[in-house]
Amino acid sequence: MIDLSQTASCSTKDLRAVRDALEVLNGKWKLQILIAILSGTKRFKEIAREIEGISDRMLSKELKELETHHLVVRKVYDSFPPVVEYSATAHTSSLDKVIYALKEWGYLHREKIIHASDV
Amino acid sequence: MIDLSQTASCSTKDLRAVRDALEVLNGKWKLQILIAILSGTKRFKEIAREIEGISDRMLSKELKELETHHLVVRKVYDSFPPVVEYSATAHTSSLDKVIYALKEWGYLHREKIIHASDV
DNA sequence: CCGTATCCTGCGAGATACTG
DNA sequence: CAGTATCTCGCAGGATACGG
Repeated sequence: MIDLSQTASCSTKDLRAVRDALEVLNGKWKLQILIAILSGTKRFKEIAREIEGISDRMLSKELKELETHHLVVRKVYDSFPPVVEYSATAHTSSLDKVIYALKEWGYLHREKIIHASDV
Repeated sequence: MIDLSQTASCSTKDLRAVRDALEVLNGKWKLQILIAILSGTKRFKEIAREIEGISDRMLSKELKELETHHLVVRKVYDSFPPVVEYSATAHTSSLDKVIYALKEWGYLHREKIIHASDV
């Protein structure tokens, strides 16, 4: 059974919550980075390779922002060559449902587009 | 019971789906507009009033984009003063889960921040 | 009421080159 | 490997004014 309380009906306060969420997850890359990290601790280059099109500069910048929001944990191993690992937090994990929903909707949307252009 | 298949684990194809979704919902206002409309058919000014800080220019622009993606339906009543109504589509409604998840996470995040600054 | 037309600004983001 | 440093540009998005 589906929990029918899962509606999008939003009070003003709810809207604020959504706004807050969007503010933290804004931009083209943040969610993609979080998805990569949620599947396990990863190194810088591993993340970069997983996300098509992202530049080192952007990845570095976004990771830093996410870190200040406590959405990723950065761990440096003092070795040569340098090793840095990024991992998720409990707080990140709670994004599961957002990502899942977004993924499902993405597929739906894709289908819709295909049908629409299916003249 | 919760469906445990709702994990964020994403294949490359899944990542594409998320990217597609983000592309359509990008920007500061789209989701907020959709939330407003999902709660019922609304007129231009009604939406504007509900979304704090949005300008007429932005609302107009975003609504147009959403319309081309078939996420809102625009209906014009030829009267004076003019009346224009915007409503959701079935496709928009399927965003329910995304919005709900985002809302829930927004609240969680807010709490987290409050605790963090609670020195 | 329901927008459009301009003008303007900052920042998101790519390209490239370089360091420890 | 894991980044930083510049430079550059487009465009998201704000302010203001006007039109049917």
